[in-house]
Amino acid sequence: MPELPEVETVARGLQKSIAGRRILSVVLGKTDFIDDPAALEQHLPGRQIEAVERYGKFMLLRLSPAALSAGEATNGDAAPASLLVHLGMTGQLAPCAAAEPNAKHTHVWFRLDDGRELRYVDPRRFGRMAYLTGALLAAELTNFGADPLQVSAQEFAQSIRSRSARIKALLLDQTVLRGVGNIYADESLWRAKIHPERQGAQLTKKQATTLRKVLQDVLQKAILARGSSISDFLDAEGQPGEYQRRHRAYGREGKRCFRCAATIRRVLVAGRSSFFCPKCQPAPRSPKRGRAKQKTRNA
DNA sequence: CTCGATCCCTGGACGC
DNA sequence: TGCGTCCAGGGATCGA
Repeated sequence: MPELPEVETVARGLQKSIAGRRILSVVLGKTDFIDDPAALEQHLPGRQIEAVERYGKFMLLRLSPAALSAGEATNGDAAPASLLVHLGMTGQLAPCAAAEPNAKHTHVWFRLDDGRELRYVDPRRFGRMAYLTGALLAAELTNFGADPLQVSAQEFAQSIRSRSARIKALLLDQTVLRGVGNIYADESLWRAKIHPERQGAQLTKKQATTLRKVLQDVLQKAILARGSSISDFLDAEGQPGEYQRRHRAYGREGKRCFRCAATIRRVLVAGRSSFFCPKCQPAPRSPKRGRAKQKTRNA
């Protein structure tokens, strides 16, 4: 499940392996995750991939301007353009030799000028792909919050402590911060000892400071480990990440907390599984909709 | 503003 | 072995 560290890993890998290559042609399979499939076929051939960048959980393949033949009317191809790619849950984007057999669920083939193919594989097709220029591209990228690795302490605290939504929902909200997903939200909340259902406005300044710090630390360490591979994440070299070995909360329901040995629990917050330690991360006094259900648990 | 519900989609885990 | 069921979840959208 690609979140910021996984997307950063893929983007860095692609920057190394395909930046500077020219796209010769595009072959499409299933296209229901592509904004305008015909636009890819029309505008990508002949374009050079100048750079691969990450924006939140998106990747931007920056494209060279299209060459205009003499007397040809400009149709927008001369404007700065990018291929926007979101990997969704199961997307993979990686170059390979053209002779390589196709993996199942390969939906897009970009033939490159060095004989390789950049292929997009996505079993569940929760990803997204779009060719965007100028104003449309800019419009797509507004409404996102700050990058969690860049956000200042003041901006982070302000955007969290001004909100009544639960902190887990806020961390997942891409208009608050761009790039955090379920894994790194839970991991950072565990490290900051903050319950996922605590309201943003209930966080003290110190807690906000701590949360930003551990979030950045977790993300940076995860990038160094080339991301987390839970089920199927592979980077641009087809290699899994290693950070799942360092998870302390995510996916650990029923196991012991690494800090206090209490049993890690799971609740749904904002429709997502949220793993936390009930002892290290004390529940808020009056969770938004949580009755203090004192269920007697059979030990 | 914030929430839950619903949908998209397939593979994998699990129970019988 | 095979089948049915449930679950995973990022994001869009709708209604409350």
